Amino acid sequence: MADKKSLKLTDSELEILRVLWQQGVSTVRQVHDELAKTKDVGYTTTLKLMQIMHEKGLVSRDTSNKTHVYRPEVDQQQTRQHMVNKLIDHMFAGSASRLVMQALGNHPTSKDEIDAIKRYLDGLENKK
Amino acid sequence: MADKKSLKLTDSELEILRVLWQQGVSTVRQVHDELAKTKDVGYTTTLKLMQIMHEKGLVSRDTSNKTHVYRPEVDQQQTRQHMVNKLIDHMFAGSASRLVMQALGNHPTSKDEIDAIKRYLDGLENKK
DNA sequence: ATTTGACTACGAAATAAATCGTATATTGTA
DNA sequence: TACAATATACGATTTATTTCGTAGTCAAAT
Repeated sequence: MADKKSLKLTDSELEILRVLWQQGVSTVRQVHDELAKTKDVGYTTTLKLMQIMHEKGLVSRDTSNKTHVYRPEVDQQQTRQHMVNKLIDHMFAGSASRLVMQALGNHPTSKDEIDAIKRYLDGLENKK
Repeated sequence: MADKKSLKLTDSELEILRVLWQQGVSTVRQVHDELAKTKDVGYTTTLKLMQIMHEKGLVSRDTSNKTHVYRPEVDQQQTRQHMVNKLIDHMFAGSASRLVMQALGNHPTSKDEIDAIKRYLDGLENKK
């Protein structure tokens, strides 16, 4: 895995990574078509961003064919953890449980989801 | 409460708001001294940022004295919710419970905290 | 062989954010 | 009163990010 140094992702970079995480290895065209569904942006803009991301090492690419194929070099799971931790530290005074209550209190959550969390909590407690 | 329109806060703006939320109404000096504890930045930079935030309506100020006093005009609770929702939608496919598990999985959480969350969940379920 | 379409490279402009220097005003104090 | 300390205002620069046009390449279809 690449370094986890600063790991500062801009919004655009995150958008592109999300597509790569979801669709797996993709061409610029594939990423762009996906982004274009919800955003009005030119193809070369997406291309340029992905090239810059490549320079930064956020993605790697296979250039053996005319159409290059990009692969994310940032781990989704790690990024999730990083962002969650940042939010906890910055906005919830370091308390994970406060974040949890905030998340569940105002975000529509089904009974099934809540039950899943309970089971998860039981599992956590047993491990301790 | 002020509009919740776009509500895009930059990192610097958030930093300043956190100080204002924590310390309550403050002068530029007070905010700056707090920021300077962890960050190397000039006084006029903080001043300028707070002036810009005032233009944007993120803070209000009392200019009746030479030293102006700033008040946050963005609600902390709403900002928390906004950021949590954004994270859920962007990084956890809209599933609050996945965020919750991620948050609890890698953050040291005591048995008491876990129990508190469980009780909280019970309360939630009864309301539905 | 030419045209057409899709692709990459890349410079450069447009935006946005953060930083700071300098001018100037006000207040308290020696 | 004059000096020193502390404020605000604000232009200007720097740095980061996003956006896109244009040029040139390659491959497939006509």
